[in-house]
Amino acid sequence: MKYSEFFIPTLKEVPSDAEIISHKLMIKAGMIKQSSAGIYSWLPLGLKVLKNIESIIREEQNNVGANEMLMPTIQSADLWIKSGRYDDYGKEMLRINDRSGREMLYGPTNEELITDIFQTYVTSYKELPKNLYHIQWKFRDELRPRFGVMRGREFLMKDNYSFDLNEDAAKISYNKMFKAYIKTFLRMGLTPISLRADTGPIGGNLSHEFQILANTGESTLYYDQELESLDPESLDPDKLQSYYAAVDDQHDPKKCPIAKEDLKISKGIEVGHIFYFGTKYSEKLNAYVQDHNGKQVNVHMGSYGIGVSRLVGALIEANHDDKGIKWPKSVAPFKLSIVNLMSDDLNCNTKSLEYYSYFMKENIDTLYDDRNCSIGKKLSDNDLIGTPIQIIIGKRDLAAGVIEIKDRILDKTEKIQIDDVKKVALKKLKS
RNA sequence: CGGGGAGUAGCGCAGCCUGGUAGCGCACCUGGUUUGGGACCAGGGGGUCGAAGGUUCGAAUCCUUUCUCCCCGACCA
Repeated sequence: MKYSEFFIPTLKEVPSDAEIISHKLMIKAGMIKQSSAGIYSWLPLGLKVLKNIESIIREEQNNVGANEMLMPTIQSADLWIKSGRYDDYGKEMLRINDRSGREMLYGPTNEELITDIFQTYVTSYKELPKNLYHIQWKFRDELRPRFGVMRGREFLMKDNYSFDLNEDAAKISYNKMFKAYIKTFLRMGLTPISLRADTGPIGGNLSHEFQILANTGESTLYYDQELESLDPESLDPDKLQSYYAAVDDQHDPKKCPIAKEDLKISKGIEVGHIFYFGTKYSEKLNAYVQDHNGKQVNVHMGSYGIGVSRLVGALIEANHDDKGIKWPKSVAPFKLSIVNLMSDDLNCNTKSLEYYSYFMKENIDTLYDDRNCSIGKKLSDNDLIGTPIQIIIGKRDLAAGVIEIKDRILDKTEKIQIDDVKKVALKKLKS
């Protein structure tokens, strides 16, 4: 993509609305525009990141046999009345009447709908286990939306629902998902910490929340330091779940089972939550199958959420400096910037275009900064929008036979002999 | 929902106390000069001051009502 053809309205000054760093940077980098409290438009650059995050999540979900589908944002109140949640959900649920006065709602979650879909089609234990998910916008009319997309009223969420014959089978499904979650966050360059979460009144139920480490996070985490260096190839959910990890109000230094030197304290942001809740919804919404003996049994369900739009903010909280965003390569909107410092110089143009077409052919999502503006603006814009690898082409360097390559994440630049530029850049991009 | 704060040009702000018909920086447009870290000079365009009502000869400014947004708290992906 040529910068001159792309819509990235970067700002020098940020609207006074924004308070936390990720929100400021998202506005500054032209990723989002607020529409009303807790509701945002996603501009092209922001959308690219959102899509990159989505596709990592999608790949890891599909890898463990989850089925992607898409349910509507607007739901009829009927199923919610059946499940009893139409009253329970309170003011957080956005209620709407259609033209004939029927009660509708903008879905805050999808247990009711999915259970209804399941019970329509599945009648035998032979079809289990099943795991269905979708990535869809939700709406929760929060008491107080804040922190930009980290706590919006409208937000994009990946939610799955697992269906199993009994509790043991459901726990296998649960652990599969657990593992997929850890892998997903690791691929985004994040450090996930899983914590056993409170599940409320129904005993025997299981729930974990997933936080990622970020200095500016909302919660304070106490955890075994081994959780910081997980090997995705040898992930064992049971072992992982046995490590110590707690948020500050659950952490009691006297009862902490691990040695002080192994205990780490850090700030975290919650980006995912998984639950096993047994037959809670399958009973109310008549989701049952026939077992081996021909007996009707309610299916055991779990639900699994990842805050996709929240992750965009969380990733920035975890990866930035005073110049802007430092995207991990896996989610970066552009992997490579070619910064042409002198857009009316023939040599600079020729070289820039050569690299641009080369890296596009190599399937590298490349931003070619061909704008006719000052050097300072180009360099600072590319730093702000956080392209991890930048090739900086200037008249002076070209005359000296070199080109500069910047690693935005390490914040290091080096001068490379012109003949080596493609090779070096490719190597950095793949590392 | 309780407590605090803010709405004046696209963005950041001043003006309000003490009423006299709106200003600065950035951005934008034109011309020129520049070019290795958000350029410089000259010229220029853009605002019914969140909305409604009231007081007054006259309201951004005073009074009333209302809407919106932000921050702190309780709740959450």
